[in-house]
Amino acid sequence: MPELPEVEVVRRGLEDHVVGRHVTRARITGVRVARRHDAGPEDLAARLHDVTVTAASRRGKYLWLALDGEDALIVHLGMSGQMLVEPADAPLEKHCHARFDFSDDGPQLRFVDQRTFGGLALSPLRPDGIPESVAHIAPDPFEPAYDQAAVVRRMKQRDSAVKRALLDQTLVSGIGNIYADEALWRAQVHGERLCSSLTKPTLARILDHAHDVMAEALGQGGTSFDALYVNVNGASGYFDRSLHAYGRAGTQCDRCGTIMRREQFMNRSSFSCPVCQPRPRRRSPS
DNA sequence: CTTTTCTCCTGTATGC
DNA sequence: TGCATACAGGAGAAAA
Repeated sequence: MPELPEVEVVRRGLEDHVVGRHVTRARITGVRVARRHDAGPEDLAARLHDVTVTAASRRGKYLWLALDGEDALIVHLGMSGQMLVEPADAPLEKHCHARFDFSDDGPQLRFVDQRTFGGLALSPLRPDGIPESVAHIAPDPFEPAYDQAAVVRRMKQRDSAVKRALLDQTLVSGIGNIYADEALWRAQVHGERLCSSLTKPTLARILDHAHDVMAEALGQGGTSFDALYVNVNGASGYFDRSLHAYGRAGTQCDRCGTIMRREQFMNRSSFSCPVCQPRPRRRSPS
């Protein structure tokens, strides 16, 4: 499930294999892949004809290819999206929804997505280099624009659960269910604790851990549990061998040995240690 | 306005 | 064996 480190691995692959090349033809074949492109799939394909890719950029889980005009091709991988660079005669994947051909007759770029939560869209690039359709997303912890003190201040005034805040991409971007659980385990905080009940240093520590765990995952090529996530060459990451919380229900906590638990939160699974991360006391009825 | 819930999708695993 | 069900979850629309 691509979160920031996995998307960054894909961005680097695109930087190496696609930037500088000239698109001669784009085929949009999936019925849902262009649903966030307001003008529709035909318009998207037409406007991707005869353009040069000048950069591959990212904010949080959003990825985009800057084109030589004033637009960027926004790529979101959703749950299962892949950007694959492959020979044009490679067998077509079952869930391939878009294909790009280049003037150098080199390998094709393909967008493959089994669960179709991902998608492609064109959006104007703003002067600050961020596409309009990504402007509502907050900077991620690896950007110069990231202001952790400001994020801590905004979190401190929220009465919602801290895990919910970590997953809110308009507060800080790039963190998904896996790295949220890892950061909370490292910080020894239960995800249902209210932001407002935590001290600013604790909130800062959680964000520091989120940064660190994503940096470590990136160093290992990202996290993957199955064949759904691969980089542009088709290789998977290995960080899942280093997870302490996510998916660890029923196994011993790496810190204290207690059996890890799984709980439902926000209609998703959350993994934590009952001893290191005690549940908050129930909110007093008001 | 802010915050929370619902919904989109398909392959894999599990249970009867 | 076959069918039904649960599960995975990012993000935006809809609801509260």
